[in-house]
Amino acid sequence: MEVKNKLYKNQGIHVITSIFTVEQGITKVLLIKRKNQPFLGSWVLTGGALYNNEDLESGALREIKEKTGIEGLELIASKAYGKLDRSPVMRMVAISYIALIDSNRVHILKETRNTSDAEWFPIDKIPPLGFDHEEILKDAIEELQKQIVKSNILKGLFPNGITMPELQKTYEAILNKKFDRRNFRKKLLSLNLIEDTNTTNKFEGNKPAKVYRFKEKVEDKNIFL
Amino acid sequence: MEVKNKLYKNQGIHVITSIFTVEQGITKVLLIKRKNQPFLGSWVLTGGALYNNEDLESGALREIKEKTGIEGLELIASKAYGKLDRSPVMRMVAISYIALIDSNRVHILKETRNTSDAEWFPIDKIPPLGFDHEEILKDAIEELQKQIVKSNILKGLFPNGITMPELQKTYEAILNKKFDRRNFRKKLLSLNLIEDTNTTNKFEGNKPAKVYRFKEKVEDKNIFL
DNA sequence: ACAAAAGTGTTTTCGATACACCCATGT
DNA sequence: ACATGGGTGTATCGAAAACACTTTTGT
Repeated sequence: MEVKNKLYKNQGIHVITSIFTVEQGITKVLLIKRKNQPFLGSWVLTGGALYNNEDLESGALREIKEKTGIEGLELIASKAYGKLDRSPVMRMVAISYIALIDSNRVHILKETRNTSDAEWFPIDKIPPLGFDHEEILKDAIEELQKQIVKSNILKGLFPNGITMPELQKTYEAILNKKFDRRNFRKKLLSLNLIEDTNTTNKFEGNKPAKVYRFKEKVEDKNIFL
Repeated sequence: MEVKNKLYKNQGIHVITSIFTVEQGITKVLLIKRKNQPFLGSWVLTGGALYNNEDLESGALREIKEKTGIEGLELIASKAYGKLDRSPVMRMVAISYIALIDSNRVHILKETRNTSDAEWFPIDKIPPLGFDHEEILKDAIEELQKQIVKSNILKGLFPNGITMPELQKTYEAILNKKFDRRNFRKKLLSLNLIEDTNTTNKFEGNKPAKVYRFKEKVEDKNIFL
């Protein structure tokens, strides 16, 4: 079935992912540099146009793989963006996702068919971004802060387990806030996001720390009233 | 600029709104009956295809006006839906919204160019819906339950103010839960969603009730840690 | 034995819950 | 005066916040 009505013609969908990492207490996001018009030479979030033969998440994952080399991310839905002028090429509506990964465990492609560079930027030192990606990233950071206290999204950062002190540093980096060690432990265990693995991990010349891991499935409890 | 690549061709965007009301303690959603293919004769949520000359919310509002006659709703974004087969006509991605209105204050068009009926259905007595609207409605109900405790979304239901007892009935209907009168008042005042108007309202032969109103702007506080 | 970092328990405080009485109105 | 429904205050409980000492390891 062909659509002739001009009112509907030439619409498209962007699938855009804000890929975050945390390195030494700094929250960073992966940006790529565009090699083509529009916004040639601009930094942007990872993403692109959805194909007709893939659903939203598949499209987002394909774009991530094509433009950064990263595979197998778990995505969390964020928002939709539909301003008329958000793309100068044609009418594009964007669907935004967020993801987390340990930057040390992946090799990022510096150049691809459509990108000329890729780099992790601290979220308080973001360069000007193309399209409406600054707005999308701002919302994504807020969503990330909400998600880490109610989902296992951080699992992507710590596939091999995590100790409480490391976990606390990560939360402090993302929420930009300091916590009491003892209360943090109690709170996090009460959230039911992690479980004990009965193993320990030793760093330097210190007491070994218990290793926890994020659960595969987390039920989201309704807090109110 | 014309897009020739088949991978992107003939995509479109649905903007779909779950319009809720609460009548005598029953939460209801407005459904319309389709007059055209596909899903001719099926009940569906209010919505349709986005035009190229309107942004997402404008499109959702236009569809609402065209198919129900309702104007001036305030929309809250919900989710995006992108399964490949969600529309049998062409590749459509849906953006979903929720809204609330007092069903007694609007006249619903029973028939329009594209609809042959319109009716308020209690949310526990929903007929089979066309497209993927059952899934969208299910998510919308969950989103509604989250929103009424953190936004002024209920303002749409009570443009002229609201008393505590009425408000409590409304919350009980939407959350499907009973509350203690005194605690409910305290809790709701602590949420900072409503403010006193220093007027009272009398119903039948009873003590007049204070009238509150929903604030225009509500700041969303980050609960955690 | 000492330094460095991890683990644990108790007290205090504040918000949530449970609960009972008084007040304003119309008949 | 009474019936109906609305308004308010207090005691109790549980979760969150504040806070200090002990344990393990390497040197």
